[in-house]
Amino acid sequence: MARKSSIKNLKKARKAKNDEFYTQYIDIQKEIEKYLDYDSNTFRNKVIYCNCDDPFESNFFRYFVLNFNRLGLKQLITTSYKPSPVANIQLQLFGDDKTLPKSKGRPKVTANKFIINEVHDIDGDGEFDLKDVAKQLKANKHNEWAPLEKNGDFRSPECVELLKKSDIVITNPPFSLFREYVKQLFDYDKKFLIIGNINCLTYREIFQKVKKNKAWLGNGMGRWISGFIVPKSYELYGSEARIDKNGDRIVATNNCLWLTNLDHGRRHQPLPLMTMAENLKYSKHKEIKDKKEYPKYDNYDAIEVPFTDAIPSDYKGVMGVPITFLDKYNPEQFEIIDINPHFFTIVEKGLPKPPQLKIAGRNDPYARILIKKSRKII
DNA sequence: GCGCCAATAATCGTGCTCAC
DNA sequence: GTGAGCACGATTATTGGCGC
Repeated sequence: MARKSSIKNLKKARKAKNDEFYTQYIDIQKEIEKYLDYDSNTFRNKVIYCNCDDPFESNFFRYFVLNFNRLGLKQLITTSYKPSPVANIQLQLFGDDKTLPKSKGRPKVTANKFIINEVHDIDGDGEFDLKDVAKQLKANKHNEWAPLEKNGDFRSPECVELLKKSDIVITNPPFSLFREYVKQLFDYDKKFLIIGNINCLTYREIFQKVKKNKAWLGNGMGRWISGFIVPKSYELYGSEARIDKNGDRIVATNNCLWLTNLDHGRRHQPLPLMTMAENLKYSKHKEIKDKKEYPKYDNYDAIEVPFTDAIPSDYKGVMGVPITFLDKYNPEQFEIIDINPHFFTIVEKGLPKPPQLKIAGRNDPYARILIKKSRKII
């Protein structure tokens, strides 16, 4: 079904390049806890780097500093990016940015870095909170709060130096620079847990990493991520934008995912499926139920499966499935062959260009992941 | 000038639950 | 039985840029 307003919003988004979406604390907490459930030492003795997170505003900083001891972190590094809306979202505990003396070639406003080595209750109120962090930072005891030379761009030499020192990068990067951002993570061989748009799976570079099992989806996708806090300047439109009880402006995008190379339990769980005969008889999707067979592509030896839960468990050939299948992908259960090259072409050395999939004489308009059952029996 | 590639930070359709 | 509300899951299709 076409959406009449979609192109208008698409053009608007393309022009605006709104990268200032702030992740909610609850969504970070939910995701991190899943890795701890799988392996409680996932973050122990690790240097976590949040390199797209203004410490004044970021819930990533807030989460990791408040859980520093429980997770057993070795160090937490956070760098901000300037210019950005200073402290207009949530945290104003630390005062203003620290700045460097004016000099030729130096930006008017520089970004800041926070390096946390130790956190504990220093004000004696019986609990550890951000007030303790603020006091420790201001006193420069054990921790460091300093201005950066430049604007804090993740590609800048000083941020790259911090990246080299880190073990795991965890953040919500700017979507408009997503591919460049992921490339940097692989260039420096870093573990990561980042938020991306579902469509990033169709980007050539990202899909290749997923196909080669060098990156995969985290625990939550779509509505698992409950929404992002947006600046006051962001126009709230659409049915899933709201102002919450704290006055924060929330946009529930429902099109985001966690992309990671940290292992977690969910990706080892097999997707429960019915056989082809059972699907044709009992599927909840009318496109499948009571049909004689699954449609086949005109120009590719594979069947079209428009819903992940309608993947037949007993079909041994290639199947074209929605990209959201990757949220349920278990590499022991299925093998990724390729992707329908509607948006781009993936051509590995020595391999022919895959065809644009056609059904009943028409191009399949949707991106499809081509998969087949793994040879491994699970 | 033509054709192909890549970008796009929600919305829509469906089905379930629950109140009446 | 019915309709409202909600949860869940799949994915619009035009346009700018670039190569030829």
